[in-house]
Amino acid sequence: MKKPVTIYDIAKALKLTGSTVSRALRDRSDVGEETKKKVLAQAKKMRYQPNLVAANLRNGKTKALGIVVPEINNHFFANVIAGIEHVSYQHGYNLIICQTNELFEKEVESVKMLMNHNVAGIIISLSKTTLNTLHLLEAKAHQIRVIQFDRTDSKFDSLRIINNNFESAVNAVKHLHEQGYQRPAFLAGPRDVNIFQERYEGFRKGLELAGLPFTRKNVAFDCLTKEKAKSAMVKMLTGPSRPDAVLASADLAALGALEAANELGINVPSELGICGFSNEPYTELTNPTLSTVDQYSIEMGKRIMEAFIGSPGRKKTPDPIIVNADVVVRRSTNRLGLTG
Amino acid sequence: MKKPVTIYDIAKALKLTGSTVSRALRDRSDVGEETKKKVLAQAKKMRYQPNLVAANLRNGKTKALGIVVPEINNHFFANVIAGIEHVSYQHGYNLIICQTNELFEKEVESVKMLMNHNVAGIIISLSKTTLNTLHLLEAKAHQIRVIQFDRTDSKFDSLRIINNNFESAVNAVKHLHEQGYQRPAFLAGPRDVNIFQERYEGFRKGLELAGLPFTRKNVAFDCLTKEKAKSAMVKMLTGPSRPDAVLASADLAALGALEAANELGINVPSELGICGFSNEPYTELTNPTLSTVDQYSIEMGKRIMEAFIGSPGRKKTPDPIIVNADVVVRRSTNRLGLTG
DNA sequence: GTGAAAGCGCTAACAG
DNA sequence: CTGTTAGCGCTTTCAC
Repeated sequence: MKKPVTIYDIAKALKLTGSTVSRALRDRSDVGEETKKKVLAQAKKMRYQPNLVAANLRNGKTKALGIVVPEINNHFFANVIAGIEHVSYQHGYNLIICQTNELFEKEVESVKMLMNHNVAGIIISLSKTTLNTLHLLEAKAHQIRVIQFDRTDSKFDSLRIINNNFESAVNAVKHLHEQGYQRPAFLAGPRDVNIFQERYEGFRKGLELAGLPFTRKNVAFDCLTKEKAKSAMVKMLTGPSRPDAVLASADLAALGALEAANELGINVPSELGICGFSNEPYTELTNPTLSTVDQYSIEMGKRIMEAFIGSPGRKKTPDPIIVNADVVVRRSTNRLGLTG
Repeated sequence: MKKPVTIYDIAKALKLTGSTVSRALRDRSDVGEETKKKVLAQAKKMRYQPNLVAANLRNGKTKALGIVVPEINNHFFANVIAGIEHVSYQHGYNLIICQTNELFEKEVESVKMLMNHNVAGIIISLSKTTLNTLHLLEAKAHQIRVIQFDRTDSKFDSLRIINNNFESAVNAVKHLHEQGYQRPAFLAGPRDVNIFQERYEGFRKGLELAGLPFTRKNVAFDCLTKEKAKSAMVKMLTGPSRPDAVLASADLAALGALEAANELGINVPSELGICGFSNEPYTELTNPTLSTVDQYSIEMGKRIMEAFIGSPGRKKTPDPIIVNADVVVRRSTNRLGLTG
């Protein structure tokens, strides 16, 4: 093994000194144009590769970002990470990625590990079992910037990037109304989970704004699986106050609704409009294709990085950055036959 | 900002020296039990966090692994990464993740960057546009171990972990045969892509082993989208040598086949068995659910790490490690009503 | 514009 | 068992 060439090897070859080479390589102004050129040429010739670890130690900071998510192999998180990567790459940041598997303990350890690596920042979506944010506090004490996204804790002072679940549910109802649906039902999630509560409230607000009636019977809670959604829909569709549309809090539930309609011979979208939530890949594959609320996960990743890059010296808690989720109109709600 | 505590701070507090503290913290045998205890206690008290960057510089190696994949947000790769993470975490390795977006240039840059970070190893799945493996060669010259998976180049000498596409296609046909299907069709991928060619050959071998006839008309090439698959299947199903089953080279194609059957009023699985490839999430969501070949992507990730951990001093090119893909039997081929 | 020297925090000889 | 010393490769004063 030929051991790696350092700036001193370059210096020696050019009868210069390490500092000059270092300066030249980083294109600092206080170094001669001639020298600069020579150094660059020599570096290339010797196939010099900078030792980032050494530079990092010296600088006390790395050009690395830690990412902590519950699951790497989750459609939403994977997309966010891809979005982050897209921007971070352009700025020369590397990503060190950790998954917590929803375990608080692992989350704490991951954050600690990232601190020990002197990452420049930690981008985190809290795990379900997270009890407190002391680990984030400690990271901050070590001058590591923290950014929360999606599953955030507003009590911890940091940049936050989130979807507007409430607003997008409102918009989804608006969309249904525009398509002429008059009695939307709602397939809700568990009441004690933030985002699902917000979607539910958005649904009700949407009805209110559209001047549509709210029917308690046409709301099913804790209804996020295909099976639960299907049976809930069958009940509603054969009940006294039959809905002509449904907004589901998750795409899986929308799929259940679609199956219910198929089983009952109810035409989608003419007799029943169906709108899901999340824009899972399979929503494009159903027949008819499912309208759904897209969370712009890749976009969210990009926004996270932009916020990171653009906020080195902020002072006070900013408002959370909202990434607008919005309805992707596909056939399952496109009763008027619009394109788009 | 209180600046981070170092081993010297601990040493000073205990009237010891840095080296002793260093040894104690790493639980080396050549240090007094008493001292060890005191050091640990003091470290905890002072909330000491090791500076991994410094350790890494000193050791010339980091406890980090580079992962390079075409797309992070791809079901298969995300799963492999999750599998890798599962094992690597237990061994104290961090993952630095890069995505190439199928660009050779970015792949090269990513590998270079990982080298500059002194990663212990690089785990890579080649991008479609990769022209050569000089970048991997260079990494190896720098004593960085390289492991290829999925999309590998056998001409580059390294550990390789791959699925057995041929074998699993053989098995899929065997499964169809066991379910009593007699004339399986095949929805193939592009002929010039390795894995699809292997699946095709596996299909033919499977027919041969089962003593089933091969019908040229019942093979459609370059047929990986839902639409292409659908129309190809319609043609076959209304043609002279109507198949009673189909093996698709991708789940999307299987989905197209399912739609074709639905449209023609052909019952699945009794009149037509359908088996896909990849076990995409949506294959569990169709009606009937789709049998498919699972690539055990998470398992593959784990195997990759195990191979990495277990092969520090290997000498010669090993055979590629095969991760057995296998049929997940769901309703679309379960004609005999077996459970499982 | 360039060089000399110090040091980031840690670990590995080598002594004792 | 513990201390001394040196150095990983780079960057940053501070001189000249």
